[in-house]
Amino acid sequence: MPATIRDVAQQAGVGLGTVSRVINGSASVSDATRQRVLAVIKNLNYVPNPTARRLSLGRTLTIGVIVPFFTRPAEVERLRGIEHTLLDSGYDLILYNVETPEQRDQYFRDIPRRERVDGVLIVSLTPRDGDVKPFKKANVPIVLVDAHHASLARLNQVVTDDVTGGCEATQHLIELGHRRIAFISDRLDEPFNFTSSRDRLTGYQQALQAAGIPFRSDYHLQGDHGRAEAHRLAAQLLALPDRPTAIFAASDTQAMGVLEAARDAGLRVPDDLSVIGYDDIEIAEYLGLTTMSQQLYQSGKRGVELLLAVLENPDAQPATEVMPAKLTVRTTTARAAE
Amino acid sequence: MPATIRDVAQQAGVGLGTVSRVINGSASVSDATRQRVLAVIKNLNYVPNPTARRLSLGRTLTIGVIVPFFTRPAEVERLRGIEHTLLDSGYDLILYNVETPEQRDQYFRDIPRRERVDGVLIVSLTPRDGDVKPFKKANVPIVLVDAHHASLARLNQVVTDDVTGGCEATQHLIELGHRRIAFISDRLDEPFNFTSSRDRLTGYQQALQAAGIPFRSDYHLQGDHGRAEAHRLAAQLLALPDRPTAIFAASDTQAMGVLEAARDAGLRVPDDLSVIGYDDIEIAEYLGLTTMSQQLYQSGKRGVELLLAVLENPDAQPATEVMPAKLTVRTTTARAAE
DNA sequence: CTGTTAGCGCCTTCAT
DNA sequence: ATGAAGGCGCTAACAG
Repeated sequence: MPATIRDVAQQAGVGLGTVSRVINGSASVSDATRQRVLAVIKNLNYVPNPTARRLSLGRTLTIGVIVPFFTRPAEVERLRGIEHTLLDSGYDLILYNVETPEQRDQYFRDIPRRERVDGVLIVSLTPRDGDVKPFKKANVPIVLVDAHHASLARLNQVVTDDVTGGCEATQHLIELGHRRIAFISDRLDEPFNFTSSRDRLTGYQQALQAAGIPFRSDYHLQGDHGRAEAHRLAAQLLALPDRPTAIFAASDTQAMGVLEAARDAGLRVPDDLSVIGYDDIEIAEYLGLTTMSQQLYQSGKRGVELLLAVLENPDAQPATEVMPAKLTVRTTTARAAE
Repeated sequence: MPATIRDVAQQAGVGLGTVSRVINGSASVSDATRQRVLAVIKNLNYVPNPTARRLSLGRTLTIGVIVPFFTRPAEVERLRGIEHTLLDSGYDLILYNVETPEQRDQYFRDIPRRERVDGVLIVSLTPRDGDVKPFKKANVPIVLVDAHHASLARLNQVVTDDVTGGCEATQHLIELGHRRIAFISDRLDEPFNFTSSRDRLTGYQQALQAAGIPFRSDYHLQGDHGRAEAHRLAAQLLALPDRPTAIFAASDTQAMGVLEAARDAGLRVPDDLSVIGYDDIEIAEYLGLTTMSQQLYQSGKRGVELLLAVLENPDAQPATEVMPAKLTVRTTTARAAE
């Protein structure tokens, strides 16, 4: 059996209140007794029981992270930022991995009423108004990472400007002389309401328009996220009579599918086809993939910092922090062939 | 404020004990009162406070996972198996990510004395005898996943037979007619005491010996884990006067570095050089990499199952479960050129 | 079958 | 400055 606060009190010849006080560095304890208590604590190898502390404090000292597909490289990197930042905060982290819309809904429904976490980080998932309310009501603060929530209920959020990012990616291709530029994305109506594909599409369209290039709907293909599906879609694009000379993929994973399709079609990249991705996941460098770098680690880190700040000071103003994306040119984009 | 068990008892006109009994499905409660209590529970949207339960039960209802570099693809996949399996077990999961030996030691030291978890899954890390003792003493069961512990303190473990795997990978190359087969691995003396590289080396040597091919120490290079380092090592091998015609990399990540080096050297894979990896991470398929498939997801799943079993029945016999590796031939290996 | 009571280990007034 | 006491919400043992 591990030592309890009572054991310490007894051995030190003080009341348990005093021990509690030295543990929490609080209030005033005479230096003499403090030393004595500290000595006994060390001697007994005493560590306060977290469960008891939590119950007494009425706080769980844990934060939850709701994240879809935590195995995807981009999410993993965000998680790493979260984990690192939380490390010496005294908070535990509990991970809620979402792989289906039902699961998301269940977490949104259950977590607030469970008294399991003091606050929640929602990653890459856009809650609807109805989702937010239970958290508000249970007084569980939320911070959004890589997601934005437009409603009245203002939320702390770390957003990435996907519109601008999509625009810059497209501009890069335009500046290289491309005019026939296609865009491959997730389904715009996928059940998770991911906004990144939509926003990047908007940026893509803005860039085209600014360059006076009309948007062609047959140049925008959507499908389930993933390499294989993107491969299929790209093959479709490349079979077009006037096939695009450049393809912008909404993620690096999908860009990989595009590269495969190009290979299948006997097209050289970047000579015959330019390809640009999005995210700058680790493998992108290996592939020499031109892409939009996101500050994934940093976004997780900032999210935690915001959440910890809210936990400290519950009625601070909600903040929205924008993480910029940066063009990283490698070897899959080049001037359009005459 | 959320409803407490007392509120339920009052509204249902019963004692606390009765409510507790229906919650835990335990003992005997008359069907009438059970229905009544259930109704009030639903009506009040009551959920038992987990912290209070934990304190009362003297169990944390959470399990910890100690894992090095949880961002590496193979570990992520193991984690996925763990997370899935734990989902409806009623246990929470808390993740301890290890990135330095000091951190590992700290976790090994602190976790047992913290009363934070009921059991621990140690992934890909081989604890020393001194590490195991504190867990034993604190009565916190351990299950090893992808690691083995040879000492007297017999542990539950899910091991992968890396010796056999390394042997089969090498045999594959030998059967393709290769004689000059090199092996690139992690440093054998890296601080985490990972055993996989060592075991795969043993398998490699066994296969060579069985085929009557002498082991050449200049054909075994070791370096930090990672693509870049493997790239460097492979370049070194390929610069040898009698360069190998096949390279076995101790992981897919490292195999990627080998592929890069081959490209740099103007060698075609598999015509001029065969390459085989290990793990079968997701990207391997994309690369067409021949590799040894590990049942990563499954290993995590089995680990959790073992741990839950121990938690149920603390004095069950420790079990060792072996996960086989399977050769997956793709397009980076071929018959040795004449 | 069910109400009551005594903890689980800690924090926090409230006196002193 | 410090000891004593009450309470956090729940479970389990004990009477009925």
